[in-house]
Amino acid sequence: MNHHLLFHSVHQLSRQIMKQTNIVLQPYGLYSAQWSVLYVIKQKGSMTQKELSDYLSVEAPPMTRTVQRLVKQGYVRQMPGEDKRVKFIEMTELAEKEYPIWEKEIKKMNEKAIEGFPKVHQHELQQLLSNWLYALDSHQRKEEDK
Amino acid sequence: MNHHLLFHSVHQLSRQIMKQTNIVLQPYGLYSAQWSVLYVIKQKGSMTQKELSDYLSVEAPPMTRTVQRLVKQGYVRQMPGEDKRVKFIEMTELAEKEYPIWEKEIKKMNEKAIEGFPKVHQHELQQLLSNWLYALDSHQRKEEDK
DNA sequence: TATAAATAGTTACCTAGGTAAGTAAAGGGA
DNA sequence: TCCCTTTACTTACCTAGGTAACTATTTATA
Repeated sequence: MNHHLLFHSVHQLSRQIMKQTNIVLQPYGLYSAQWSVLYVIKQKGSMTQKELSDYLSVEAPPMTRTVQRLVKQGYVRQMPGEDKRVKFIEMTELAEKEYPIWEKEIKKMNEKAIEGFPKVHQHELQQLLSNWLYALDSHQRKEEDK
Repeated sequence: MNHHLLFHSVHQLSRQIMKQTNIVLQPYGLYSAQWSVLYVIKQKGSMTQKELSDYLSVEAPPMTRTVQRLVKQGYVRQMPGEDKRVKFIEMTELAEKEYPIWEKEIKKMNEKAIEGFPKVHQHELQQLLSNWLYALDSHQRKEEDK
């Protein structure tokens, strides 16, 4: 098994997708990292930054940056919680209004990006990736416990 | 099909792998992007920067940076070609000597990263990723021709 | 042959994400 | 209760990779 090739394929695919996402979002002044935050809080509702970075598996510092830019653009609000350390992130009315447009564009791009790659294979791929990520995660947890 | 989840899985996997690669290379003062260049010229021999960036699907500017850092570390030389625009990148004796050590560490990490993920699935995954990348590529070529 | 177009590489500047170190609030134990 | 540890977030700085615009060659064309 050529691991280099496998890892390279994953990496390249990741970059290609992010590139396409950025192209589609550019007219709206958004970038892929911001979109991923907007997408999550749209689905899950208000969350703390910790919950967001855990959910998206991103470290705290990049999350701070992404949120701060969304705040500056008026798409998100940071609401202090009862625990004064935490900040709940919630969508503004402006973002709520624009969201359907963004979503439509992203959906269109997603379908283009996966055109010519059969649905059955998409499911297989998702399954394999999930399994690998799970194995990786378990392994890393074990390492940390040492 | 939830494309968000699929794309997110690919992206996360890519980041995890790069992270592990960087951890392993840190003692040698190398980073993943530099390793990918060293790996390629070790396999393929001397190449121009253009050939390198095409092969690794990376734009020219990041390749310039990566190569320049390798030059500064003394692992690579830029040899002018007959065509005075191009620069052939070749490994130095120092890198040639250190390479087996780096390779051993990377191999060990690769095997750890894929532990608990069966060989059969690795091959399936590689196949699916290649197919998808190919479909994506064909599609993008078509768009450019418009 | 003179000039325009294409090509290889670089520079400047942007986002994405990582670590290390710092701040402020919350919790836990002597 | 006081102090120490943990936790949420921030700041500063690093690499990775992208685009736009530039320089210097080479190639193609009028």
